[in-house]
Amino acid sequence: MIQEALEEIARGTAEIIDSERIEKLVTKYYNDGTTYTVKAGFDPTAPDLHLGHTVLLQKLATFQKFGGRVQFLIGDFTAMIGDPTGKSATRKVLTKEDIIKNITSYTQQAFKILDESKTDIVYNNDWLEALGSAGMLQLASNLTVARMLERDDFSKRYRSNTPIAVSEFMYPLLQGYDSVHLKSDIEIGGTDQKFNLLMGRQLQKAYEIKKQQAVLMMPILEGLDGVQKMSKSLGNYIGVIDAPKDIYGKILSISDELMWRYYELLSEMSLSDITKLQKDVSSRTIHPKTAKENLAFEITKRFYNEELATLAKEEFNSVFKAKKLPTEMLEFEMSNGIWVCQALVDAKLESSTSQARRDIKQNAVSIDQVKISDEKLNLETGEYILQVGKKRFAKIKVK
RNA sequence: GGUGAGUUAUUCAAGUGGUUAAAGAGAUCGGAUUGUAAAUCCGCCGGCUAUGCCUUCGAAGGUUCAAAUCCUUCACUCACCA
Repeated sequence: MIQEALEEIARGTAEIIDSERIEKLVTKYYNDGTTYTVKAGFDPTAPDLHLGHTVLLQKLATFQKFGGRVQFLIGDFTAMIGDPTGKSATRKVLTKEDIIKNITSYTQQAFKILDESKTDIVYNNDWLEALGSAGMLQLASNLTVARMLERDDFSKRYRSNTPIAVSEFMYPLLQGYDSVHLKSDIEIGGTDQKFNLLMGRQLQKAYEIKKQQAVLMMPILEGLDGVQKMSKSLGNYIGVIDAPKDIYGKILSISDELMWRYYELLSEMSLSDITKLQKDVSSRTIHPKTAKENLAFEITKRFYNEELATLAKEEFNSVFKAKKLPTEMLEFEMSNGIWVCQALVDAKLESSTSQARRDIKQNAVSIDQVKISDEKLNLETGEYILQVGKKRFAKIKVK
């Protein structure tokens, strides 16, 4: 039983520091029901969760199954300072209202995965503000500049002559101090957080709170391109609140190689079943596409339900396999005699009329599923289905 | 504070007075092929009812028939010195 729990906990992790401690905590829970705390920090600047975040959330949920109490830490203090990495000085510092709004939407999404009753939401502003300048300086004395420059992304940026703001040096310290204040037993984060996570251990020791958190790191989930990490700004993400058909479709569009990665990090299928599936695919017993469809279905189902996932699957097959029209698309009204290119822009299918012209030339635009070639076409009264490429559709009514 | 180098389109990066909307590469997008996969090949890749016109090369001025390219000021970045 305990063994099983530990295996589940270790699944998919990139690195665990002090796994003996995790073992002890879990064992204690099974022996006398004592719970322990698992901390994870979240930045309130990005209210849209994507699958990259869920890797972490799923791991937290696993801990919750085995006696962990999650400290869902909102980094509102650091958010209010503003991100020093952004070169644009104009970057908006978040107001209290913004943060509250973001958090509400954030937690709503997070509780699709986490058990709300075993989660404590905490805000680091509560104790970091009280720390004051003196406390801050004392904190800063725990670390040398040389040590700080050891951090991978700092040294990389330093070498490549990218600016590093001094305040950025404070981030790991503040994050570490959070662990001191919360007396966390375990902290989890992405591998890119290693330095910060270890800082928590170091500071807990320095502040003598009589425990040192175990650290569990999850790999960074690659985005749809399979190379860079999943992030909103790179546009290679699958959002938790994406429509079912988008989640389904986006997963099917990943490469086969990446599919296994997603299976490992996102699926709830047991590791041995995944290995078996992998074998079946390579021996051609199972078509890779089937494997991918199952994954897409499972994940869509997790964020919605079986019914909607089934619909998404059917929709996908009808649109892309049978080349039928999607059941739902945005509708727009236009006035009589509108120029096609303008109509495409107004229907948000194209960014500019120039782009629309180019796409028409490239044979990418269809009206009612018939490719058009005349870029000067004007539309008479009636209803049309405009399509650009394979994925973009809109219905327009010309009056 | 001093000295030097730099800031080009979505990103990296050429271009040092005129055939420059600006080489090359990547990303995105589209076409072919497929399993809407990957790989590959090809095209497009500032805007405008458009064989032309307009706006872009950190910002603002200036020199010139002509400026991304020269000059001045400002902003930002980096390096070395202090």
